[in-house]
Amino acid sequence: MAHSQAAKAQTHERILRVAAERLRQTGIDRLSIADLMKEAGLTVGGFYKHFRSRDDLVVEALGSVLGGWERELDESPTEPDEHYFPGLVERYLSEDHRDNPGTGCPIGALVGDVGRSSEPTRELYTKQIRRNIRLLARLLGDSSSPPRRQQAILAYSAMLGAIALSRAVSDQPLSTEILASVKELLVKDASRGPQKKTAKTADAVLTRHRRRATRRNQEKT
Amino acid sequence: MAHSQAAKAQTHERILRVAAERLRQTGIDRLSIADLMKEAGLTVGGFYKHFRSRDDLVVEALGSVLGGWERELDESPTEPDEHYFPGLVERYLSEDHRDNPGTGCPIGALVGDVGRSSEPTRELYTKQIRRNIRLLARLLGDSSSPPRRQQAILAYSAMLGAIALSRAVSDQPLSTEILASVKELLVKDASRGPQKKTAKTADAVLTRHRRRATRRNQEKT
DNA sequence: ATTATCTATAGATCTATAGATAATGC
DNA sequence: ATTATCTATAGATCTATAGATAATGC
Repeated sequence: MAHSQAAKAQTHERILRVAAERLRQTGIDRLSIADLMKEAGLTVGGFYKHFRSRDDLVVEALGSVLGGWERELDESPTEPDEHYFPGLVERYLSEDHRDNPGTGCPIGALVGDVGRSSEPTRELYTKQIRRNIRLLARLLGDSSSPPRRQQAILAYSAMLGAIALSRAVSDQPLSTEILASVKELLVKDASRGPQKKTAKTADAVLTRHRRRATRRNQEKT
Repeated sequence: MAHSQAAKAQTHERILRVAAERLRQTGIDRLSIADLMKEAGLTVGGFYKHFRSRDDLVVEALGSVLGGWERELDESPTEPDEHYFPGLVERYLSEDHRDNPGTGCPIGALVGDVGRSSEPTRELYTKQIRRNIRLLARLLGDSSSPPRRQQAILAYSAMLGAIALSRAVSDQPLSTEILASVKELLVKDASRGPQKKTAKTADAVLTRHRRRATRRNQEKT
């Protein structure tokens, strides 16, 4: 039964991956170690040779999934880029993202839980939230009043609130309306800068990013 | 030991009140019936003469706290009122609200949990969310493009996202910056209509509402 | 007699550990 | 010999119920 060290490392990663998905689906409190291990193809006993405690697992799993998103963001433009922003918003506030929290943004899925979590978890989230605000501020480009950073915080808050609302609401049309409204206003606002842009141009940009987002999703699967 | 029927009704209310506070503090999953009853000055056994199940309690407790907020909103202006909005936002995104989820907005505290909850709970929340969007749209007054309702959805999303972020983040300055940024942009945006308003007027409204909130809190204790 | 609450406990579930088993790796 | 995983289980905790107790209310 005992596999090699290499196999153990793979097992470790598999547990983390399953945990990260389950955490985003069920919330931090409802993850059970027996269920987790079963889904990873193992039994309870093995768990504690991989993690000192359940809390340790939660921190490590969230850290690893945040790390993945971080690496992805590092590929994003380092210069102000108004083209990137609409695609990001469109992807974030898509029905696809709403319906698949397990593979979606870990901050959107668990920001409420983290508010009641241990210090290590909150610190992980704080770091990533700060990073995301900076990224958005960078993307927002030319606006100077209101300051980019302030606008980034508003946009980020609205995105998180909208995805949470859209998941809580049991009425599909309302859920979709929430996503569409925030999407439209955020994108419009961002393109209201010095160089004016027609709705047509914005749509073209949007579509391009939609395609890009779809491609990315397909790569994942 | 058996008290009167009137006493039972009081006990019922007490259990609900404690539950509603604990739910907002700990999240839906972490409420234990033994703890709840102890805090209400009772023991576990009595619980099931008041509620058929834990789930029933959760629905009833959230329903009662949402109902309270609903009655309060019914006192709010039925006509477009730009004076009311800044006070509302200021109160919602205050450090006081951030630090006291137990007595704060049940949607802000639990919107994430509700996304993973049973249908009855989600329906309760859906009704109240719809109501709040309508209220905000009413308050936003004169803007016609973008449509008031769309703006209301953006503002509401941003408020919920900002309060959740401010509670998740372990760094005080960042937490306060998030609240202040969203507050300022939402209020500025709303007063960008025809009649311009000085900061002074907004402050006056705010103070009035703060007093009202304080009085209400004192009544509760 | 009815019933509001209490004590006690059944049964489920969850975290964590102990000891067994079987493959790795010196 | 070491160790990755398994089986089994201790101990805690949680929901829900059964039966006892003592006050209400016809």
